[in-house]
Amino acid sequence: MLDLMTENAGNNNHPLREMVSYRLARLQAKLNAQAIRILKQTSGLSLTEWRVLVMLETFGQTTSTKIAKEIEFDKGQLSRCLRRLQNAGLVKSTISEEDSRRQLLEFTVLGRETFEKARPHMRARQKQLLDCMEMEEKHMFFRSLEKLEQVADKSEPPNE
Amino acid sequence: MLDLMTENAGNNNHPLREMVSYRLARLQAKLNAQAIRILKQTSGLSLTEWRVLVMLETFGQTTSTKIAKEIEFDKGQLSRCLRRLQNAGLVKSTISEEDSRRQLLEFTVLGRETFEKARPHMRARQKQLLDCMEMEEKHMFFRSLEKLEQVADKSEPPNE
DNA sequence: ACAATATGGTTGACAGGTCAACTATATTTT
DNA sequence: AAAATATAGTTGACCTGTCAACCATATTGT
Repeated sequence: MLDLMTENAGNNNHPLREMVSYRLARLQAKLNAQAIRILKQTSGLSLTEWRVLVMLETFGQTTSTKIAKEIEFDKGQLSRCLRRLQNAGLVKSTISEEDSRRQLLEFTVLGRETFEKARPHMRARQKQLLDCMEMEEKHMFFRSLEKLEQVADKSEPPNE
Repeated sequence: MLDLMTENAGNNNHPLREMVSYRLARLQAKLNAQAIRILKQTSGLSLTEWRVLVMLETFGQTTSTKIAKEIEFDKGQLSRCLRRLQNAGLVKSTISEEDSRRQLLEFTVLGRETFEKARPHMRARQKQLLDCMEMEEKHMFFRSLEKLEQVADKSEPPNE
């Protein structure tokens, strides 16, 4: 019950502990490490690659820019990631006939297989994470994330 | 109420959207960018440097290893960060008399001044973030973070 | 049709994080 | 006291994320 604030030593109640940004950073680092490990063991994919493939799975044939917008990824990073995926033979691209700047991306057979190898493990992990919370709690948690993200988006925008 | 899942376009309900890890990553990136901007404008500090100084402020004279443990920082990164802080004249270190491996760290006058320049702005930002939630909500949010962190710590530890 | 502008994507530079090897000093074991 | 082990901190390698410059193609305005 009280375990939030009752650790006695200087061990667990330093000021950063209550800072949103810091807490998120730490949690996120741990979750990432976990995901990276699972992906490595099951499919050899990196976390970025995985996320890109999830998008590919969702949208079917799509383009780099579309993905970048959707998941708010840096397009440079994405470009490199896609090249790796193509070199590994997991994704293939064909130049669009309507607009020759665009590259239409899709899974190769190998890509799909690799994706499916990782997927159940990633699902299980996701479930395990969320299972630590009640429905109600989960809902509130995501709502809080939503709110925080809005505040972050709004306040002091880079240039105006 | 329903705003979690009812966004209609393909714009806002892709599958990653519900994934804890991804959501945290994105939120965290935004919060970091915000903090980095504020620090740059007010004090020229980096986020890492800021966090180290917060620790210094909290513990008074302390050592690198203590800080590293406290905030779960990589000691290598910390070493470099401390060197930058020392080069900039914000922190000074003296070798411990009891154990000559240890370097006791503390603020210089300039360091303290720089820290105090950033502090009110960082406080204000923190307040602004938390003000988007009710007390109850805040409490639950941190509880959820706590829980998730526990799950992340426990499950599938790196080596055993 | 031509110039200006917008868009899709690539590339280079750089800060930050993570890991592992390494040096130097302390501590423990025998 | 010597050998083995642990701890404090430094350094190098590598990888990811972010930013800005850049090229090529499309689109728009005149």
